[in-house]
Amino acid sequence: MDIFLKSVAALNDETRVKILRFLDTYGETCVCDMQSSFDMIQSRLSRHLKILKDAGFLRVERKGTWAYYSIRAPLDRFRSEALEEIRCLDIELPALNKISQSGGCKL
Amino acid sequence: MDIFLKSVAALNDETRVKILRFLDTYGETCVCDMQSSFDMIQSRLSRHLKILKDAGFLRVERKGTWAYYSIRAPLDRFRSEALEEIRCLDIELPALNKISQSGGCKL
DNA sequence: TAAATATATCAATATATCTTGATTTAATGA
DNA sequence: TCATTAAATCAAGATATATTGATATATTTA
Repeated sequence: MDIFLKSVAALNDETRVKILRFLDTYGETCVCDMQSSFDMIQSRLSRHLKILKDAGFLRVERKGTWAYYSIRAPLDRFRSEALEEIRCLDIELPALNKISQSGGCKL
Repeated sequence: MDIFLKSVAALNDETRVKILRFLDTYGETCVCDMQSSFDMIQSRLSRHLKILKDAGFLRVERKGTWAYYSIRAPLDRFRSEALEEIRCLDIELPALNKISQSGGCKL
């Protein structure tokens, strides 16, 4: 029950649904690129990423000071279905804004 | 997006998950029987039933002063998957306490 | 029509979650 | 070591959701 409710709670926020769709669309992305793509305050984004990770939707890989997030694979059945549903939603997704390339973030 | 988030929000509560499992297990049940089965205050149960109904999980049929709730059929894919997931959860479900039989509820 | 019963809704409070700005942690490079 | 940068965490206030008890609505029956 707890694991199910944790997954559901993670899905219960428009921002997090957009993050899932974003990572599903663009693949592994570092936090600072998501920050600039979504034009979102750092602490807010970090919190949502943590909730999604703790709920089993995301994985993180650290490279130096950067953190790269991506959809965890494989997802269990319910999480896969949720992601599939999110894939079909009519969402206004921001473009991927890669500021991390050549020169670093300087946020 | 709104419909998806509404479904998710409806699932995001332990009481409502139990109600779904209850109705999935016992089938169509009137409010007063759920009330006595769950030993739950009337306004609280009524509110949760409304949220589940508005989110597309339940249907109601009225017979006189009684209201009979059941799982709506057919459910769309995501809601079906959610219900399937709920079927697999280890939940302490109350027994069906049919006080509506022979004599009415007298709550 | 009036009383009784089942259910829905409202208003107030309690609880949980989200957002923001500030601080902390950790890794890199001068 | 010190300064810089990326990311995580914390604390306070704002917003949303849940619970409770009271009230309203609607149907049945006397």
